[in-house]
Amino acid sequence: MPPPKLHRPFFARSVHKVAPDLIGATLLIDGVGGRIVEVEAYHHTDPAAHSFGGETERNTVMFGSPGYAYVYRSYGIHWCLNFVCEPEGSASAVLIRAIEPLQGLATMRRRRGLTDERKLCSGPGKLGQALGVTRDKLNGLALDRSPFALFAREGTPEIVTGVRIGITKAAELPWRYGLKGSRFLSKPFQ
DNA sequence: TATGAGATCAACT
DNA sequence: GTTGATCTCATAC
Repeated sequence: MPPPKLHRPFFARSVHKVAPDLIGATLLIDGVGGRIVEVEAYHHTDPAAHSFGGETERNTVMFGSPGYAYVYRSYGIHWCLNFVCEPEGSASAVLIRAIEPLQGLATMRRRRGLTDERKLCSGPGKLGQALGVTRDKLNGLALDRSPFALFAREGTPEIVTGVRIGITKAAELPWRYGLKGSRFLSKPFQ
């Protein structure tokens, strides 16, 4: 029996509960993807969050309903994928940072121009490229409908936490979550 | 292994 | 005009 799909109410909880619960879940976009092994939580009271300074054109999806995709451009180059959490208007989200590639390997290798499985999706920008994430295509779309497919994890994985990566504000908050021992993380946990 | 620069753009000051 | 939830490649140790 296949694992149950994750529906939108799954995301209508605190971002700090949703983020660790996503570790081990399976994410596919148009049938391409794998197992989530690393995420980070961003809360609206958190100076590092895009929603911290209030609603803008870029972050408007974060201020909408939970269970939708928020996509932003990072450093002018990369597309990064977030899942909006908590009750509507709270403007919190989980950044998907790394997955273990499982389905659509050939597609991901072609998009990335690489064959090394460990480097296909081991970082938010890489993952975006491998899964074909763009703002035009995915920003504001529901996570329980095509082209997204999300499946609950089986069993309870061992989860490690640490400080978030690549930020300068609120850098000390331990809001990075990972699958213990995974070879597909963007960086090892201490 | 470690550090540094370049790519490239939208939000914000 | 500056900054940033990044990545890759080059050069140095």
